[in-house]
Amino acid sequence: MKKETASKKSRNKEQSKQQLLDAVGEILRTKGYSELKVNQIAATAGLDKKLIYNYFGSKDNLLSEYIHSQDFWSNVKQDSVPVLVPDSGKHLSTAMLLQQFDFVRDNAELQKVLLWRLSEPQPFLQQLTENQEKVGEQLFQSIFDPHFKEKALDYRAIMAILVAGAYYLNLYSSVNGSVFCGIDLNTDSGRGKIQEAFSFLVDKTYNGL
Amino acid sequence: MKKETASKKSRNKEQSKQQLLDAVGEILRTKGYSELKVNQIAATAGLDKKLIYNYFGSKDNLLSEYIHSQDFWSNVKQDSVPVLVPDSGKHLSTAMLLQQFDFVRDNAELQKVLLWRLSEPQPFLQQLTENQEKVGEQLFQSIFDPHFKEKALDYRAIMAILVAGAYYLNLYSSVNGSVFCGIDLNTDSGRGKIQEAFSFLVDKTYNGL
DNA sequence: TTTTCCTTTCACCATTCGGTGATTAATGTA
DNA sequence: TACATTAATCACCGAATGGTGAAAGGAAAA
Repeated sequence: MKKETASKKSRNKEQSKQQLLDAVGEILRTKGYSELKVNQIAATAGLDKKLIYNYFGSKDNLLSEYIHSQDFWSNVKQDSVPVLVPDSGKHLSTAMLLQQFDFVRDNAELQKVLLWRLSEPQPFLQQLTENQEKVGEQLFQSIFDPHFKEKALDYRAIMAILVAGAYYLNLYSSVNGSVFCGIDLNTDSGRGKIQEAFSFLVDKTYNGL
Repeated sequence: MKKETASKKSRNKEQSKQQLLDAVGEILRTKGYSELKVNQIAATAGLDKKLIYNYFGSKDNLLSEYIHSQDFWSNVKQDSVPVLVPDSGKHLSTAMLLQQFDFVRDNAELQKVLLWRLSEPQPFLQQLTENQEKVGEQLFQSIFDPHFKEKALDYRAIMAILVAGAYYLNLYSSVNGSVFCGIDLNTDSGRGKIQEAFSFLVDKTYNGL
């Protein structure tokens, strides 16, 4: 009974900070940003709320630190930098859209962050947005802009619509009745139709733009 | 001083009910659904919050009654029932998308409702959704399904993406930094590019599906 | 053992939340 | 004028909100 059973009282500042950060993630994932309240966070972490102020200064600082500690668009960055892009990015565009479409569906936390970002203009969320834009800008400039040349902006506009559509459909289907334009987004066949539509639209864009 | 200066104490049940309903609309429009609190509503209406319970029974009933009193998709219903559709709805599809795109931008209240619908599964919002689906279903069955035949579901999937994209882009630009995929959604040229993209995608859909 | 330092907890604050019983006050009627 | 009806207000409740000062408690150094 000396140093084991450390689960009772840890008395470890760094660990407690991490517990608070983890609590933010858990609440965000399971309840959404509106439930990110000091009492809730402290209770979820199993610690006193005073520690939030001791270690982070304020609730906002804690939330900010949490957001910065996460990498929400990891799926885009990783395998989206193929050295060779033989078809000028057509296959890559489709793959990225479809991957994003499924990634958002499977990532409850990302869904809540997307919703949060639409709901209140938090400064640290804006930073997140700017970061995402920066990653995207790199992709456009290195791969797509060179191919579409003077039509580069038109391609960007199309991708904006498609990405936005992928986001919205996932947010919609996880709260509402899941049927949108007569397509049931919670069934495999429904999502399959959406995926085919993405493929079709990218295909026509590369052919006709 | 008999019946004039009725602004002080109206003592009119129906008028007070309407004031409370109007207050819901004003708060929703200016602050969003998260600020729809009993005290706020009563203060905005200039009345006592007890009246909410006297006249509507509960806050939820008041909100429900307000939602049902509004016609959020009036723009879709009205001029979207042309008796003759010469080009099988191609022009109509584009026009509806572009009109919806601008309508959402100019309608702060609709934006807040869309956001609300993505945020919490309120029963009266679900009814709203079902109603919207019903209106859309009519359009699809009477105009688009007959033209696309066995490809009807594919057309629906495409329209789902495009409508969802229009929604999301507007929600995004009214809170965030307004730049999405490098397109500034708060400038005329940026929105113009998006509109061209909608036109292009519908065009290619009618040609290639 | 005693002292010191630091993590953690407890008790408390003012404010706001949704909700209600009792009361006031204005109106029409007898 | 007196009364009954009812619209509207007031005062209050328990719970939850964000936030803080003081004290407790454990560990390691003195």
